[in-house]
Amino acid sequence: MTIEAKERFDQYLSKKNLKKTHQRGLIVDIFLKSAKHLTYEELYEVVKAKDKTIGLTTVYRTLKLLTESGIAKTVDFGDRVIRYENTFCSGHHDHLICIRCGKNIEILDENIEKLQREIANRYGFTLKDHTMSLYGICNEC
Amino acid sequence: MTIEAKERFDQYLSKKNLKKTHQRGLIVDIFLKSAKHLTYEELYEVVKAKDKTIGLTTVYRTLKLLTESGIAKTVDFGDRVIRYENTFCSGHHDHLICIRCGKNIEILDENIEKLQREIANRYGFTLKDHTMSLYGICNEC
DNA sequence: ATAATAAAATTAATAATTATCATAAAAATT
DNA sequence: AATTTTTATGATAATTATTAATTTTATTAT
Ligand SMILES: [Mn+2]
Ligand SMILES: [Mn+2]
Ligand SMILES: [Zn+2]
Ligand SMILES: [Zn+2]
Repeated sequence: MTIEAKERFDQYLSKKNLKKTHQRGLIVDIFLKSAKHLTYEELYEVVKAKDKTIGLTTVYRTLKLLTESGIAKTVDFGDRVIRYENTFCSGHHDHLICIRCGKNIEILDENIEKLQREIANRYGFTLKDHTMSLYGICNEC
Repeated sequence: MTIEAKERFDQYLSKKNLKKTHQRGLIVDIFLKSAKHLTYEELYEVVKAKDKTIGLTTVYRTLKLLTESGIAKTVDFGDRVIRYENTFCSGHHDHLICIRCGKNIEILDENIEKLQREIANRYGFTLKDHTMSLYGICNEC
């Protein structure tokens, strides 16, 4: 899965005539190995720890490439912080977030997914994408 | 409805020992009269047109008060732009957005709302809030 | 190996928001 | 009504996150 993602990235680079560099390789490897829902800052910290000569701009640029190539997807859990998630770990899903401890559960309900398409159709829309975040308090809090 | 909101704002001010000022009154009035899903910038433009001596900081501060008092609610339609909507115009709802023309329809489906609560419960969560945005292409586009 | 091309790092620029502070206005007190 | 106290305001400065510009360096093709 990580290998698949890496291949996809390499293919994207060649398709766009972009070069394969040490920096890009390192950043992608770290991203694919990391926890889900990573912020730019979290990623940059790890990258710097591995190679402190890498500039912050390169991390921004590579994160953009990851998003363009479909390997990463941005999510926002209502706190205005952009997080990046690896789309190769799991397919489409929504999120259930604890507003006390920040616990984050990935959910997927086919009934809801179907209803969403139905509602869109009812208004003459062709549904392309959606986001849904449920905020609550978990049983440990 | 606008009057009700204005009262709520005044009550909030007294409860918090905040003063009733010309600027706050003007900004709230304009906000309550405006279109839904207003950005800070759009609001500031209108405010400046009415009274060009009002500083940008005051608009930011008042928008914060509106949010704290529950009269305004921030929404993000996936473009990282913060918009403020008047909660007194309508109750809870979700959004259906055209990614071509930006058309925005407010939707509410009791079946989905029920399923959301059920899913949360299944994971031991007490649901407090949620956001759902459907992105698609409208029939005019 | 050389040349051509693109990427990197560094630095500067930009934009959005928030902090500081001196002045002004509102509310409370006399 | 004048005075005092409290809080708000507007101007400016500071901060933060992100992007742009530029010079140097690395990668790829010849
Ligand atoms: Mn996720
Ligand atoms: Mn709305
Ligand atoms: Zn929790
Ligand atoms: Zn449209």
